Amino acid sequence: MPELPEVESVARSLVSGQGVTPGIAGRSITKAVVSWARTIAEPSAQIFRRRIRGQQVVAVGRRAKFVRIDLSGGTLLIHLRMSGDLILGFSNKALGTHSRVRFYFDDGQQLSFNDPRKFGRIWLLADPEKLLSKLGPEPLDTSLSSLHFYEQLHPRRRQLKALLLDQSFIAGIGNIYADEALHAAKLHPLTLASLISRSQSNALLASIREVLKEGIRRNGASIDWVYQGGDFQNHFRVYQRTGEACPRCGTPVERIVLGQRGTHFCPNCQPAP
DNA sequence: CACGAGACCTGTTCGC
DNA sequence: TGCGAACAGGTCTCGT
Repeated sequence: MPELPEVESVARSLVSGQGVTPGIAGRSITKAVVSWARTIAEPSAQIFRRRIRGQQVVAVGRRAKFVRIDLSGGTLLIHLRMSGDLILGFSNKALGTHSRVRFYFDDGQQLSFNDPRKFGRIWLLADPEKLLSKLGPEPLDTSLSSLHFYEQLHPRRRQLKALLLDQSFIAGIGNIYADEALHAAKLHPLTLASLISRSQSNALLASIREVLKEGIRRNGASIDWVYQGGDFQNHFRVYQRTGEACPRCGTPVERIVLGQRGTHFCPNCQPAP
């Protein structure tokens, strides 16, 4: 389930709580249980379990598609990849059927990292910049100007969709929001970045921000059985709407494969380059 | 630098 | 009903 809006929604729910749970701000971790060792990327699962004990949650946030949990003695970075989710509850047993790592807190709450496909990863780092410094700018950060965006975009000789998915170019966009943003900006996914005009570049950045904000407002998209939080899936214009009418012009939405990812666009609104 | 393919994984849905 | 293929929100690595 995880692109920027979904990760943002999950991070917020860790602070505000889920249902009857109050959230983990200020709480201390009493224990971690690791049931799929490869989920712990760094350090080893054994050292992870030892180091995490007794640490207090100082802050919870998001950077790119990482949930960031600052602890009294280090930083947890959690990447949900394709099918990860973070669930809060009060059970002593694992929450859900695909719990890979779970944390218990001093008030009895459990935070479970559930991940059917096992692609998700968790790091416990003294310096999170080790990972985060490789990432491009946050699209919703107002200090990212349209001029700067254009200056980064223009020299690149890549297809727009591939660039939007490149986390070192711009952070947090995934397959859904890339397709939706390109449609909103009336740009074909195969267009070379170097051929984009300044006004098209401006439109692209504005569209990226629009679709991400709409996603956050709707608490993300719930596409399959994994994540049930949001309802942006009911408002897709092109993503997974192959053959259905483009909401802007009525032309059937087309699907191509680009970099092994399904790519959806309106052949009329987004003319081929 | 850019691209494509394969790996990592499990579960659901679709076509025959 | 059964069964294999296709597909799924991501990212890393390797070969060209």
